[in-house]
Order: sequence, then structure tokens, then C-alpha cells
Amino acid sequence: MTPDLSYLLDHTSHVLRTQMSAQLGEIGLTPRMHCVLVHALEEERTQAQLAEIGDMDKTTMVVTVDALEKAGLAERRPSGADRRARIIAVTEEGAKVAKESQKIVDHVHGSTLDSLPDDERDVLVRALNRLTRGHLQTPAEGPRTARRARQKG
Amino acid sequence: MTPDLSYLLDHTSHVLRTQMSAQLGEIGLTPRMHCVLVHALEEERTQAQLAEIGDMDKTTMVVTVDALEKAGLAERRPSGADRRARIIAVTEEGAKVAKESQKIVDHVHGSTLDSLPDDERDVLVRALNRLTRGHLQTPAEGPRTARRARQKG
DNA sequence: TATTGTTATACTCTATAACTATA
DNA sequence: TATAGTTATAGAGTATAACAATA
Repeated sequence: MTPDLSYLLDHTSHVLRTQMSAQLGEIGLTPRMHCVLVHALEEERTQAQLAEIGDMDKTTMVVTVDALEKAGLAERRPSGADRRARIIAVTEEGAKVAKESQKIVDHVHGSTLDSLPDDERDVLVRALNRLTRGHLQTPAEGPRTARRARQKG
Repeated sequence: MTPDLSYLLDHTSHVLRTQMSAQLGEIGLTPRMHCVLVHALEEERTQAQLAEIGDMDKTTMVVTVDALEKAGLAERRPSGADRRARIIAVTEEGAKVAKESQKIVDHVHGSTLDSLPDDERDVLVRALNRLTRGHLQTPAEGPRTARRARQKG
């Protein structure tokens, strides 16, 4: 009998996400805010670059940066190189929070992996990495959702 | 360094779901329709029971059964035991389609697992099962989304 | 009073299109 | 012409509330 891989992956990823959201929520972050914060800290990056890294739409990015600015964790700054682009600069407070949130993320991942026997832990990660780079690399095409033109006004 | 388990599980489950949806879509089914069809075939079951099994809301179940009826794959029949309840009866055509869709599901799962080395394959499934029954059994509580009362009329 | 299935609808999430300013 | 970021909003998905029939 074939194991129900869909159920196993859906369930584990769903529960892990709820745990992550709940834990990050304790310090006022969403997973997306954490992602942007961390990658904006690594080097000077524009919204488009951060959207690419986090696999978000640019409009989703706008909302996420709005939230970070409102919370005083990051700011939009004009890019010297391209006056259309905005660099996302992390504030001092934002850097502190990012350190904290990275600890939370590592702890949630770590405690999950620690619940497995040593041999299973390593192989699980290796197998998921292999699938991610191989058979489950690319999403299958969904049916193109036709969309009406937006109302002018 | 802690592996990014969130990314690995999210990505693999997402891609697997798109592949499954695309393959089942070829014969006009959604994953939910397949799920209902298969469990309705096993024994006489009401909508509520099938919703429980597939972890769907009862209103989502209504939509799913509507789709199955429209496609001529299942019918609502009054339950002898409880006149409020409806038994979901699979049609002859529905049984054929269910056989087909089960083949598709097994093939999608099978080809994914077959892309892994033997030793990784078994351990992956064992580890995911262990997480599902253990550390990642229960979703964390989300913030209760307050909802306005519905308009009368 | 509680439950099954239904309808209507409200909410969330995300993506699309159009827009402004640059390039 | 194309791109970065913004705004408004469409659309999918889903969950909530109220309801009718029945328990």
C-alpha cells in the first residue's frame, strides 16, 4: 500500500506553520515579516529583491513592508542607484527583533527535529532537500484564472 | 546551522499538491472530490461523516457533493436511520472514476517516493508519520477571527 | 435543546490591472 | 519601451451565522 504522502506533507507543514506563526506572533511578527527583516539585514536590498527571495508578489511585499514600518522595525529609503527603487533599512529595534525572531525560528525547527531519533532526523532533511531540488522542484501549472479588467475611475 | 524545515515542508507539500491537482484535474476531479468518492465507497456514510474524515467544514462538503452530483459521480440519498442526514451514494460511473483517481494518486505518490534512494524513502515516511503522531500532531491556536453577525433578510 | 444539511455572506489571502515615477 | 513601487480591487477559498427539518 502506498503511503499517503500528500496527507503527511500537508499535515506536518500546516501544523508547523501554525506553531511558527503563533510563536512569532508573540513578538508581533508574521513569518513574512521575519523573512524580510532577516534578508534586509544581510545586505542592502530593494523591495523587489526581497520579494524575489521570499517568493512573494510585489504587492504582498508592500503590505509586509507597511507592517514593518508601522512597527518601527524597518524603513523605506531611496536607493542611490535607482530613484524608483526603495532600500529596506532595518532599524536598531528591528535588528534586535530579528535576532529574537531568528532564535524563535531555530527553536521551533530544532525542537521539531529533536523529537525524532538521530538517524531519522538527518535522513528526513536530506530526503526533503533531495525532493526540493529534484522531483518536487517545480509546481505544476494551474488552470490560468481568467481575470476581468479593473474598473477605471 | 538549523535546516529550514518550514521551507522544505511548505515547498514539497505545495508542489506535490499542484501535481496532484493537475493530474486529478485531467479526469475532472479535485483532491476533495477524490477523497469523498473513495470514503463514500468504503461504506454508507453521511455528509457529516465524510466531512470529518476529510477534515472539511460541512459547508465545504456541500460544495464538494454538489460538484460530484453535477458530474454524475454520486447522489444524495435519505438515510434510513436519521431523516435529517444524507447518505452519499457513489454511482456506477463514480466507482469507475474513483478507481481511476486512486491509481492517479498512488502514481503521483509512488513516482515521488521512487525518486528517492531506498533507504531515504522508508525513513522519510517513517519520520513524517512520527511527527504527525507526535510533535506536529495538533495545530497551534490561531487568533480567533472575530466576525460580524450576518444580515437578516 | 442539539444536530444535519442548506443558504447567504463575510473575511482572508493573494494576484491582477492600472497608475506614477523613473529608467 | 520597460521596470519599481503603489493603489484598488477582483477572485478563490473558506468559515461563520442563521435557518428549516428533524432528533
